[in-house]
Amino acid sequence: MRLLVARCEVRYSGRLTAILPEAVRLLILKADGSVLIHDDAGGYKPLNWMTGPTFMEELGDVLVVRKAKAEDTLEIRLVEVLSDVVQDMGESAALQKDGVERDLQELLAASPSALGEALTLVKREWATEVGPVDLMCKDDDGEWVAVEIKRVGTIEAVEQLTRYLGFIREDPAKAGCRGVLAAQSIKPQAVALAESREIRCAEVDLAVLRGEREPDLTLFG
Amino acid sequence: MRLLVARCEVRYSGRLTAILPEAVRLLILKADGSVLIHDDAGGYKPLNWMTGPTFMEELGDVLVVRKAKAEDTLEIRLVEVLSDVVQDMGESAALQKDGVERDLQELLAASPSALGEALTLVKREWATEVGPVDLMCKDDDGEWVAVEIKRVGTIEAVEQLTRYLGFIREDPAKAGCRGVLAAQSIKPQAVALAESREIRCAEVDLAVLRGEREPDLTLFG
DNA sequence: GCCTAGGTCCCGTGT
DNA sequence: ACACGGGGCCTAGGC
Repeated sequence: MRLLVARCEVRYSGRLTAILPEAVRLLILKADGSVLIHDDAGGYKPLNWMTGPTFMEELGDVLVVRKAKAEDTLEIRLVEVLSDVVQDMGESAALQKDGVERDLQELLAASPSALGEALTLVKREWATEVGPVDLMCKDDDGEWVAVEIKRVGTIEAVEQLTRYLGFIREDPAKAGCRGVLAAQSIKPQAVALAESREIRCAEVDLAVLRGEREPDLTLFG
Repeated sequence: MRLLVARCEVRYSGRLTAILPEAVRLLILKADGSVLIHDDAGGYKPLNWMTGPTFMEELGDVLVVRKAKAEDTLEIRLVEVLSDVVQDMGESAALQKDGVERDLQELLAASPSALGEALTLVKREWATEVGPVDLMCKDDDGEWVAVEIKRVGTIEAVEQLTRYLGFIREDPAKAGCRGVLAAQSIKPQAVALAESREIRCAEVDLAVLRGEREPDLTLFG
């Protein structure tokens, strides 16, 4: 990894055109070819960047970075280099995440009745014309139930499930299909919209699903 | 800006749980309190991070970073510090962009007939109760046409235009208002949903709109 | 290779 | 303060 602190001006041209006026920035040149230009403020995002793999040319005081198979170009005009160091970082190791939507979906697929009613899983990722339903289940009466799973339940999730239900119910055999929105937390506005569309909301807890904790006494809805 | 290169292990706990095993990383501590942990590969995104403002404590060899009003916590255990420098970056300047959705809207407002039918602009940003329609036009027959403009046309854009049309058509004078989705590219699922709602799709090209290139022989739909 | 959906999305804007 | 929408979104997974 090469770290440059330099007074520079940057121009990006590709999906859009952008100019970054001259100032002191941090330039990060990674082993995989990615280039990031960071400011001392502005948080998480680089001001300009190019993801690897890239081709790099040094034409005098101008660094030109190009993508392999696109017209994207990053031009860095170096006016004054304040620091320029190369660091060998050795081998790395990947980030391990837990608690994303995928984990929730796996746990609910294994025990769909955690949604607060007796359900049997029929299929995960059931395809419709407008996208896949997370879980398709059947209830005690043999009626279909479509489950949409989110980490956070928003109005948008209700809209999504509504779209799915519209297409699913076109099949006469599934005309009575119900909808359930499952999430670790559900926004009040989403609950209101779901109720108006007769979609049931179920807040689920990762620790409970894993049997690490007892379920709350009160369930949603 | 403080730049640390160090062998370290990082744990994030908050919206999810994540562990980053011990290895050499670049730590960026910005003036606004943001903390970024970057790898020598993996491109644009930091492996772990916290956006400012934050509170930071140094407990022995452990750096604990917390958000002001959330339970988010970042724990950085420093095993070996290879480099630790502070850089004064002085004043900065903002990025200037060109070619985003707003630019497309300006060009289409100037020549709405680029949408593939004879149209006359009545108003940009026509207000409805649920938000502004990008362009309100009239066609040859004097019928109203509401145009939603995106850089990329998705299902979400179709939903948005559908909401607008619902409110617009409540006015008897505009009960026959048609909808057009205009974008530089439109997703197949969005086309399917648009067709089911009798919304026309029009793919437009920035270069053509600017008169830099001839229009294609074939138009959408 | 393209396309779709998720993200600790981030980040501005408006209410 | 919180919801909404755009982003050069980025990035992983499916086909």
